[in-house]
Amino acid sequence: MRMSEGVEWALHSTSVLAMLPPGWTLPAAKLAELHELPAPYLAKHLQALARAGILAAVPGAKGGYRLARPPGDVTLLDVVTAVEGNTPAFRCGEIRQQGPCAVGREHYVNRCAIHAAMADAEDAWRASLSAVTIADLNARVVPSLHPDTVARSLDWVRDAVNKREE
Amino acid sequence: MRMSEGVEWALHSTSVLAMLPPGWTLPAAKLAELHELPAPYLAKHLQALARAGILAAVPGAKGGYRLARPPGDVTLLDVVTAVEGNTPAFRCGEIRQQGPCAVGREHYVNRCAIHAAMADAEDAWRASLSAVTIADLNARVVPSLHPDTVARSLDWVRDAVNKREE
DNA sequence: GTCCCTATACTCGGATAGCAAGTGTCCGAGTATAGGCGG
DNA sequence: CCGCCTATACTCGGACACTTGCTATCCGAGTATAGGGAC
Repeated sequence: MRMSEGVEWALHSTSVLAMLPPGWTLPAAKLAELHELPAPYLAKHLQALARAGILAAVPGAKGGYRLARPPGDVTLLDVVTAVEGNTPAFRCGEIRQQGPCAVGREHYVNRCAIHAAMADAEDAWRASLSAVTIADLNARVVPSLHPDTVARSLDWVRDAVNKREE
Repeated sequence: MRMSEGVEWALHSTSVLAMLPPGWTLPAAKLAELHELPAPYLAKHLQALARAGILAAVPGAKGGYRLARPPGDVTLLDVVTAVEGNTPAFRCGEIRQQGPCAVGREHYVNRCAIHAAMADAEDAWRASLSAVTIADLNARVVPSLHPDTVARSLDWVRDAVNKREE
């Protein structure tokens, strides 16, 4: 079971965008440069986030991406689901209905117990991710960083960002 | 994020083996036949379960697989980990240490907040799977099945199993 | 009749091809900007 | 000097190759059994 690498990129990018003041946008290329990521591939994931209504894409010159909702209204689960899709990791093939001991399909009224247990586990996983918002995340991120990183980032963003009157 | 199909097969197979009386074994080919699964591929996963100490392989004629521990001592997490490996789904690439705003590696003493949140979610997932044993599972499975399936399975197993004096 | 030996058949175990999904990349459509021109 | 128009450059969006890991399979090593022979 392996999670797409794009999830990590999407979370970091969303976290950065959440720190921008309203009206500021950051192009995908700049976001990629900030973490030394392959720009076109990151763009693909940012598009997925925009489709999910997490980011808003501002087209044209001086455009870029910005958060579409307040950081407190975006959970980690929202971001993960936007990139990975909402299909569960464990997919029940109903193999209990196959083989020499199976009976007619209409007799399997109760849900498969294995399926149920695996679904419960994934629900716990989702609940844990839903409990943390991007705002919570940033509240933890900034104090944990070295002051030099914060200062450099402020300068860098001030240069890379595209401001626009709302 | 997609879980290996072998996890489902391993869980069903382990559940079936847990119902066998002590001293009875079931060959991999028979287990595959029971659920109409590709026998060689299922065998691969059963080997993984044996390597993890969940199943015990009895070699030679009239051999087969049996549970290595009491069903109450085998959790769903044990089975999933045996098949999928213990590497976490989310792997932190520490991309925060890359890019123009990064500082020396020695300054990143706090764990990455994103990494921590994702790890917490996976811990919740593991905790949910650890809370259910194969014994619990079977206690739920049997009453949920149609009586005909139970009867057929008893007959089928009685014919397919390899008994041996302990 | 009993014990031992041998050949057999069946079991698991690891090493080997095929395929799908994720990874990485590119070029085209659309838009706000900036400059130039006319009034 | 002000407003409008046009060309530009930059942005996002979807369609196209490539690589890694899962899927599926095979054949070889090892062992308990079952039968036959000798005592």
